[in-house]
Amino acid sequence: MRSHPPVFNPLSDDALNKTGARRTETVLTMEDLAKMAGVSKITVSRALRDSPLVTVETREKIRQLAEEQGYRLNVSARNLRMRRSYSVAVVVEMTPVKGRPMSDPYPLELLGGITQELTTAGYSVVLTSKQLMDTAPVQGADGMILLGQGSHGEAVRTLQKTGLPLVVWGAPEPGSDIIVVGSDNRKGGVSAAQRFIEQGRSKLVFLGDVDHAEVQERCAGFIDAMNGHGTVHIMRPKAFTFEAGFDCISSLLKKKGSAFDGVFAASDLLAMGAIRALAEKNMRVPENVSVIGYDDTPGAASFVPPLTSVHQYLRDGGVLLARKMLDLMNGNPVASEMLPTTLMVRQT
Amino acid sequence: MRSHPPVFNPLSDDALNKTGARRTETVLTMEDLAKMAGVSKITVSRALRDSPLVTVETREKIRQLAEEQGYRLNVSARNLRMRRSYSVAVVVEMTPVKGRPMSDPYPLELLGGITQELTTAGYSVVLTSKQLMDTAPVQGADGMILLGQGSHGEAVRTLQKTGLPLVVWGAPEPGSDIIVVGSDNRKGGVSAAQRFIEQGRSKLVFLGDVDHAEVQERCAGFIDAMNGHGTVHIMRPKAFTFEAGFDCISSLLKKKGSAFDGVFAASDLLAMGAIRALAEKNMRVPENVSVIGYDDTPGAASFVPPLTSVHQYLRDGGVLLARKMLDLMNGNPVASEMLPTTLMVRQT
DNA sequence: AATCAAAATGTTATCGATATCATTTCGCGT
DNA sequence: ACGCGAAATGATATCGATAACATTTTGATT
Repeated sequence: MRSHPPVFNPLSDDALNKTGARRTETVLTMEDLAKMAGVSKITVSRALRDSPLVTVETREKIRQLAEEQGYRLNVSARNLRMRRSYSVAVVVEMTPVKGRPMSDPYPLELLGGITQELTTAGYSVVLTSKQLMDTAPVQGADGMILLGQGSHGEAVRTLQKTGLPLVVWGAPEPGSDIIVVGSDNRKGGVSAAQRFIEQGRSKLVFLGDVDHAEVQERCAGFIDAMNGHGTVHIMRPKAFTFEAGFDCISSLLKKKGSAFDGVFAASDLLAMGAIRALAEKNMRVPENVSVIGYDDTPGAASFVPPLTSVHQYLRDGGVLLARKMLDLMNGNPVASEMLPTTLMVRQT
Repeated sequence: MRSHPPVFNPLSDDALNKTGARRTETVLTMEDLAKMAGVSKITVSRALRDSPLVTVETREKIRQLAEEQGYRLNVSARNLRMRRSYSVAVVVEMTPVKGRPMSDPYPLELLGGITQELTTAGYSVVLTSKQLMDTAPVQGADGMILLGQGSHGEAVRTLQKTGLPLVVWGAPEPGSDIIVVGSDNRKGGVSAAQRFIEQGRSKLVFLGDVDHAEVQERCAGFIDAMNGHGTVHIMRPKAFTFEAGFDCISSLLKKKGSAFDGVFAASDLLAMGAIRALAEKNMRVPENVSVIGYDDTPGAASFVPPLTSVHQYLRDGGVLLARKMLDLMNGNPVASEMLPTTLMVRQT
């Protein structure tokens, strides 16, 4: 796909002005406030920015005036002067994708953390998708955050070339210099293994598509930690759904000689499907088989029986992504970072 | 909570300039392109906007030049001149809320539709939450879209006072002049009733918190359509979870003389919980009791058994929200609109 | 009271685009 | 070739804020 030449939407035209929505109410400017307060506009500017160059009294007076008058900063003017957009573009996949690697609400929680942190720091969060990245507002951003694309692949490569500060959510890639924030999937796998070891389980099944970097990590941590304590049989459903988990465990139960006493699934839905399959064969959870899920989605705790699952702190992840971005934009040194996970022990 | 006076983050200060991230590469302006092309900058401006005031050849020449040079429009400058921000703020609740009225992925799908439509129209989508609404970038938006707050309540009232174009996702309120886009919950209820009538079911249970306007509509449509064909017993769980559905139906089954042959739940999770409760009492679904859910969440189709559910076209809803917003901003007449729903008949 | 540095405030230029109005170029008929 | 209206292009002002530099005010010290 060749990149197309820049053509802007005909947002306006000096020949025939057809915009019907020009706001008629007079909008206050700093100039106006300045006249009212009997000072110059630069003093107003400084006062509203809480600059020490202005007396405390003057500052307070102008702040009050601004509030009374309902003054609102013209962000475009400031950004133009400051030569920055004070915005960060966040690339999210917002189309429902079958077999999405993580449970559905996860991007929203990340977004919540990102938005809170960036907005508080004076930046605006511009939402976009992979398909819309080459539009003007996105290209004008001061930085970019990628969610759900993985830390490699073309999307990242393309963006890296722009030279914009870039932070990615996902699993870190060994030789790469891209800043990545993610859950520590390896430790998540280890924590599941430890739980099984404590319970004396020794014939385990790992359920998940190890083609995904994050799942790969979970599996690796799990196997390493189980080493010497038991065997791990890997099953690779293509999707992350209830159905896939159900099918995998059902077929496994049909084969004779394939006894197991524990299942570690790469998503809660897989785990739920597995439990359902076990129930149909009259296997008891956790008496006969113990099951651990991943993500600790809202449904996990209220599942029957309540599902033991590896919890990720996604909102914190969002906050961390935002902090890294702020550091990058301020020229501070930044390194990739993985967040801890917690095994939420419930009844399975 | 009193509204606080406007104080802007100390983004800069003319006394001590501590920003470390000023981009050093020279950024091309229209002026630069103009010099290269041997024309004036206004011609460049017109050419890039595809104005008929410029010869087709000149337009093409400048477009190519701009592409070669990697020129990028300075959005702040344009917005300042045009006296508009060309951005729309979208208010979303991004914190996990127990008992959220709709299933989790729904805001993301809506966001996808909104983003696609607005970005294509040259607007940027600024993400925000209720708590962050009074920040500069949000207040500078040309319009606001509210998701998940309902069409009444203080949030809407506050926003309406600002005079900004406002569009809300939810259920319409009779006397209100707010533009609302939503699913036609009433018809969703009707479609569930029709299904039960076809199947000859006559003793129904409605499961859902009718305090929510949207659920109220579903229930009303359901009851009206059932009128003369059977009875409806309303149960009001406080949450929309699996657990709540499980508990409601369990307790109902314990009472004697409370036979029923159909359940219409206000969410898929409630429906799944209901099915689970029925299974525990050895009631067969759908032979003894037929169950219909709402939302048709990704998990519904892969549930065991596959869940019959009322599907909402959320992405389309997002697109529609965006279109209404564009119309409002262009001064075109706009009316509220409800989207159709479809009953996805599966095995329950 | 005079002096002078520090504090407070003001003046002017600037960011990069577009609207308005002015000017030049083009095409065509006579 | 000339003239004239239409088409194409250009010069200047402007949007609302902040930086850099200039000026005035303050107050402490002699």
